[in-house]
Amino acid sequence: MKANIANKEVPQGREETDLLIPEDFSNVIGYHLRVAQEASFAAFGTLLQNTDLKPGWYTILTILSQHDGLTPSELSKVCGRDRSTLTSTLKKLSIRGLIDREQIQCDQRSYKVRLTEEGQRMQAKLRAIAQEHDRRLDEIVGDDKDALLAVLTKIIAAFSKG
Amino acid sequence: MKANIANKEVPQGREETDLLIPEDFSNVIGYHLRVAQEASFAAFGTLLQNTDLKPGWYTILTILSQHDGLTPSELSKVCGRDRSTLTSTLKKLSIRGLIDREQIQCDQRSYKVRLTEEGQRMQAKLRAIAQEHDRRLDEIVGDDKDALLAVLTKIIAAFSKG
DNA sequence: TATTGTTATACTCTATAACTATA
DNA sequence: TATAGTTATAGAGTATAACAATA
Repeated sequence: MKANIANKEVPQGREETDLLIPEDFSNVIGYHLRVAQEASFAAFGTLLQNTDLKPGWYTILTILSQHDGLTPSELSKVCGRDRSTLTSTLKKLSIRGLIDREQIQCDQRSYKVRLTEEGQRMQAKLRAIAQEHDRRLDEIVGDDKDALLAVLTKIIAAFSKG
Repeated sequence: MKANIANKEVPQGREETDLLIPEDFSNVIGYHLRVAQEASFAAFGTLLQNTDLKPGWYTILTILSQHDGLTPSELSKVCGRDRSTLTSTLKKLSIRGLIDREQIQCDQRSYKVRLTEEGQRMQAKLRAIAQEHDRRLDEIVGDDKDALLAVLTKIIAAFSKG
């Protein structure tokens, strides 16, 4: 079992096995995409092991660092997730002192979400870790990076339309 | 809500929103990888909507179609998952008549898993659907397919070693 | 009536640990 | 003791539906 200093949670991911791509999937883009993504995500989680930060926080903190004062609904749209999926994460972030919730005057139903100073520090820390991770990916991918991003963007665009 | 003829389960995935890659992630391979994979997987799930088949079954049925008589433990290694994660799926596949479990003579603890004829038919059906999906991916990716597969394979190899 | 945030609930996929039967 | 399969439990991540407050 992997140790974790900060709390009992441990990044879950693909076990390191030998295998990789069963021959029958050797030509299948979707399968490679899935396995590569899992491997990459698990590696990112490993880099976070000695922190009390969660991989899922990174997206939210980063979006907030660039779009100050979004409401939860707006944030959920940017994330591409349902509103309801953010509630518990926002609560945790608030408890950890990483975000503030500021009541909106003109609409009592909603509020603006902002990074606290601590939140900004944590975002920077996560960004540094993510950059370390992406430096590794860049190294692996090498000169093909631009081409890879272009292809992945095409895939995203094609499927997000229908 | 999406309708589903066969049962109450419905593929869950990314909602179709406008957004896609927040600018702050525009240069981040890992983020693209994740979003592209989710989009692709959700689309595959959509193709299965009118069947009673599950996306997760495809890998198992396909591996079995090429490696007849694996034990659950062997199968889990090929899948790269823990043994325990296969139990319930194998039970469902057995109930649906897609696999047989044949007792091993020399080791009473274990058994060999084999596709039934129905299982072979279903595997073929899933394969056809997967091919339809991958044809779409091929179309999107175009000439870059070989390069994409090569890069993804490099990523997988790099992270699976350590 | 419609929207916002929240809650309740559920489902997928995965993991670890403990149990059982056997080796 | 060690291993194979199973069960129990847990957690992340996501979704839908319904609710209360407000618009």
